[in-house]
Amino acid sequence: MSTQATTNTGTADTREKILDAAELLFVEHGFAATSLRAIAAKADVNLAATHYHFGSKKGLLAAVFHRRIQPVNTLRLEGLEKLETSGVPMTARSILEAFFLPFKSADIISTIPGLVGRLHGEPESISKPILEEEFTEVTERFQEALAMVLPQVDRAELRWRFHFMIGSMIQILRIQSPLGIGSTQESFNRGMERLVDFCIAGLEQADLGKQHD
Amino acid sequence: MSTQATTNTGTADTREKILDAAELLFVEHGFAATSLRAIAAKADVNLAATHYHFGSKKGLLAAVFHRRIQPVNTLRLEGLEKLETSGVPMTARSILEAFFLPFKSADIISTIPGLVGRLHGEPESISKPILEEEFTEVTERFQEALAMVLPQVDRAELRWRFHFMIGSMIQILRIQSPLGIGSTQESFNRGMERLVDFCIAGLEQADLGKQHD
DNA sequence: ATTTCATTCAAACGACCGTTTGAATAAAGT
DNA sequence: ACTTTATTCAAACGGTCGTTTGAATGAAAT
Repeated sequence: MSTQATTNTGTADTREKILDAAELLFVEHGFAATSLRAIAAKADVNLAATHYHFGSKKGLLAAVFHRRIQPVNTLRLEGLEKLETSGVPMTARSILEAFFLPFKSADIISTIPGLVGRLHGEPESISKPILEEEFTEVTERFQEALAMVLPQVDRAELRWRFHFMIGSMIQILRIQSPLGIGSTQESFNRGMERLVDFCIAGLEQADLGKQHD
Repeated sequence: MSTQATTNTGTADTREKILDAAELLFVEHGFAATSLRAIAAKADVNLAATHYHFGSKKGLLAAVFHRRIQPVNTLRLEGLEKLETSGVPMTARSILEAFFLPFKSADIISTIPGLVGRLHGEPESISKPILEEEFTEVTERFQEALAMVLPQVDRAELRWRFHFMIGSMIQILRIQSPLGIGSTQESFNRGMERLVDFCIAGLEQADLGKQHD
């Protein structure tokens, strides 16, 4: 019922406790509907600690997101690097697997999908700076790799299709997000594989049965 | 600077003025970050009018959304009905066009994309009741129609792919949303056509080049 | 032992929130 | 003319918000 925490002197890491609590609450209720007081209470730390460690509420969100997405992006870029230097020719499938499969690894799966899905749904004033900071490099690198294996698709067209792919990804991350209700690790992995298949088809587009205009 | 409006007696329709103002602010800032005071100020009506006409903030959001999406859903169902009774065999393309093209008609295009995109990004406690109310029927009818023309895709698989399709749609609606910056009516329409092509490919999945496990 | 510096703490700051109230006002019905 | 009903209004209700302050506390450095 009360707001304050029992004196908290160096037990575990205050920073990490705040990040853990904020992560769960942001995913569940969104940024605007989550108060720093609720975060501090859940983390069992003093309210002022949130500003001391993160400067502001937006700063906290950025830190929450960066902690989780940075390892994923590293895995993505490492995977792509490996593809490019291995000698075996790249395919749309191998590129997409390098892009999506890092979501499957690590034991953090429970929060990442919801976190990514949630951030994309936030107003631009909140999401845009973070999304640009975290995703610009990865997006450009993978879009270029896809352009290599899909020479028949011009760049403007590829950019559209890449957007559709990201949208499909966000949707599946959002739906499979609350790990523990109906979604298991296996159902999540299955969804990721379906996602890869769907996007390959959409990116390549067999161009059968079209009758434009 | 002040909150109140110059006496407002029966000028135009108060209800509509509130809906118009709320729509713009919800799209721009999201539900939680938009205050009823800001809505009342923008609509130039008294604060209490929002509760008088809509009962609560959530009720207002539901009304805002219903006003825009109901005509779209009507066009969708009419289009599907016409396909089913016309005699000419349905295709994935004709079904998807009946589903997506209503976004292109009407002169309300400016707000609808952002509205749909925004609502999907809101926390479940806000979005779920509205999305279920507005989309359950349309989703089921179109999913069944697709099942007819894609007999080779089993129903569980089709449900996955339908989700991916919705995700692609949301993404393009979100990106093309602030009509007037870089997005024109033509670029929006072009995006819609690309969306249809992408989703047809994903739904049908030529099944070429797969090497699953 | 004393200074230094990072961290935690309770308390408060001013602002804004959704909602309610009850009187004032207008329009319609009789 | 009077009553009824629907709408608008200013003002306030009790709470919650992000952020700031300045003292207390602890460990490390000298």
